[in-house]
Amino acid sequence: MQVICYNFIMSDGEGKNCPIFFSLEIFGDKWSLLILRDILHFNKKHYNEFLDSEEGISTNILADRLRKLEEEGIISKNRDPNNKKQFIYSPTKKCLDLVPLILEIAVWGAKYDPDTKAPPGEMAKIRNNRKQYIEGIRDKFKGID
Amino acid sequence: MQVICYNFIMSDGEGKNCPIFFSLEIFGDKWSLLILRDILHFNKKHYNEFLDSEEGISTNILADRLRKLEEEGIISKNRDPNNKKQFIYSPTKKCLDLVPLILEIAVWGAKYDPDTKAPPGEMAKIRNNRKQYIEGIRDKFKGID
DNA sequence: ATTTGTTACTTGCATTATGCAAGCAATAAA
DNA sequence: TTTATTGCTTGCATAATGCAAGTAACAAAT
Repeated sequence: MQVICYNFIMSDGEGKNCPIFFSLEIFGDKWSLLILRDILHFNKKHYNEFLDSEEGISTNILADRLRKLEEEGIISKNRDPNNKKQFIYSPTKKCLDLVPLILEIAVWGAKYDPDTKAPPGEMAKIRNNRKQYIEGIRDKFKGID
Repeated sequence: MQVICYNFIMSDGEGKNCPIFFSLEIFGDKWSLLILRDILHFNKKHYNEFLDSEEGISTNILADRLRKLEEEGIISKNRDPNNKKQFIYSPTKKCLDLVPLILEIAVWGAKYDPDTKAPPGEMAKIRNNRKQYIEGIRDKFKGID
C-alpha cells in the first residue's frame, strides 16, 4: 500500500498552525478531557456532579475549566429550568465532534489497562460499529446548537 | 436508533478503572501528545528533532516525557547504528495503537481552527478512508515490536 | 420577613510542575 | 588529545494545581 501520510497534517511544518497543537491548546489536559467524558458519556450536567467524579477535581480547577470550555464554545451554560439554583452545562456541536476522540481514548485504555472494568462487549461495539455508536451518542443530545 | 451508550465505559462508575482516566494518566498532557505526533506523523526519531519542534518544548520536560513514555512501553530507545552518538526513539505497538486517537485530534483541530493550514484533501482522506489511512501510517513502522 | 440550606463559585496559601539558562558526561571524529 | 555533538541534569524563577475555607445568589421553609 502506498504511504499517503508523510507530513499529512500540514505542508509547511508543524508549529502554530498544526491542527493537533490547536486542539491541544484548547482541551489537551487531563481535567478538560475528564469533564468532556463526564458530559458526553456519563451525562453529567451540574457543577456538583463534575465535582463528585471519583478522580477528585478541585473546585477551583473545575470552575476554571468550565469557564474555558464555555469560552471556546465547547459547552454552554444555562440555568436549570427545573431547579433554578443550578446551572446546566451542555455540549455544543463543537463538543459532539469530540465524541470520536473520547472514544479512541477509551478504546486504547481498555486495551492496555490490565485491570480495566470496561465491558468487553461494549468496547467491541465501539470498534466494530463505530459510526453507529457515535451516532447513538449524538442522538442523546439531539436538538443541540 | 436505540441509545446504546449510557455508561458505556464501565458498569460501576468512573473512577480508578475508567479506561479514559487510565489513558489520560499516561499520555493526557500536551507535551506527551506532541511528542507522539512528532514520532507518528513527522517521523522524528532523535532528541534534538523533538527539541526543534516549533512549539518549543524545554529540554528537561522533553527528557522527562521521553523517559515516562519509555517506562510505559509506548516508545523504545536504542542507539542509532548510523550515528552512534545519537539515540533513536521509536514507536512500539502500543504507540501505533494511538494513531487513531492522534488522527481524531487532528480532524477536530482542522475543522475548528479558522487559520488551519492542514490540506483539506488530506483531511478528507482521513475522514473518508479512515481504516486505510491508519494502515498507511502503521506501514511506515513495519516490523516493530 | 427571616432563617436555613443548596449551589456555584472565589480566595489564600502550600505544594508541585513548568520554563529557561547553564552546565556536564559520554561518544565520536579530527 | 583535543574538539564538537548529543542527550541529558541542575538550579532557580514563574506558573499551575490541590486543599480548605469563605462567600454570594437563590429558593424553600418558618
